[in-house]
Amino acid sequence: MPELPEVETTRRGISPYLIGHRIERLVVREPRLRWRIPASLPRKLARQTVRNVQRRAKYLILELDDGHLLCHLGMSGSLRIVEPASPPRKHDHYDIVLDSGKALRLHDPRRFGALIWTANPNTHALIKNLGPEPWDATAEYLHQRARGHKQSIKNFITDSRTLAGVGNIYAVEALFKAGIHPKRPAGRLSLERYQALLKAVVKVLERSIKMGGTTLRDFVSADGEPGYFRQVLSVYEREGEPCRRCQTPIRRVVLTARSTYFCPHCQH
DNA sequence: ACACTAACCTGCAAGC
DNA sequence: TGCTTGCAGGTTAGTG
Repeated sequence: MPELPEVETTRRGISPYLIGHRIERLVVREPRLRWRIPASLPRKLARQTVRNVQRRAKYLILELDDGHLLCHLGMSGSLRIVEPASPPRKHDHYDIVLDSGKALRLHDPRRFGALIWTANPNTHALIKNLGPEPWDATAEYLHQRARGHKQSIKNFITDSRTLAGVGNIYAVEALFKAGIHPKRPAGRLSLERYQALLKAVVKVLERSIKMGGTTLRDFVSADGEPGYFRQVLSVYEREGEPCRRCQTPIRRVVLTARSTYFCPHCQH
């Protein structure tokens, strides 16, 4: 599921229900996620107040009185605010029950999500090697870092060590917007083209956040609503359909086992 | 250091 | 109807 805009949409949706509220208890129904939720976690979280809810790449970071909680949604996860008494569905992994009488509930059929407590997220293995958020990156940084890299520009910008939070949909959409062929070697793009690309990445992400993210199959925000960015996708999942700019049929290729869409006329 | 792959899971749609 | 296959938003551990 979720790329940066979907995680940000979730963050904005859940924040008001969490910040300043105390965790009454953590209820774990199905501990198996990417990493098993430790049996000690409910005890750790009980009676802690959530001080802030931040996002880094695709991780939600709940700042607690003592330490931080890293929440990842994996491929199929969604976090919703529910009544704790509402009957859980299949694949509802945990509830964080709050003093307000509401609960934060993770639904994640594919179990690629994660819930991890850490004293310091900045030094945590999952966080410390992440590249800059797209808003904080510069074209000079990308251009410099790409020097000598033969890998495709698409793989380069979806590498979280290069840029945080750019997944398959938005990489492909941004490359279309910037007129760059996804297979072009990253080291063979000018600084000017990196400027256009970074601008496109930021614009695509911002526009998607405004629309509540992209719902392909099952993403919903904290209040259960889907995102509407899918309706304005330029190339993603549009193989064979006419390019919105030049009418040429959109093509699909597979790069490192990921579907990659582009317009053969508009992108070079 | 880099670049690619296989793997972790379930669900759903398409094809036979 | 039912079986099989392929594919899906992410990330990592392992290989060469």
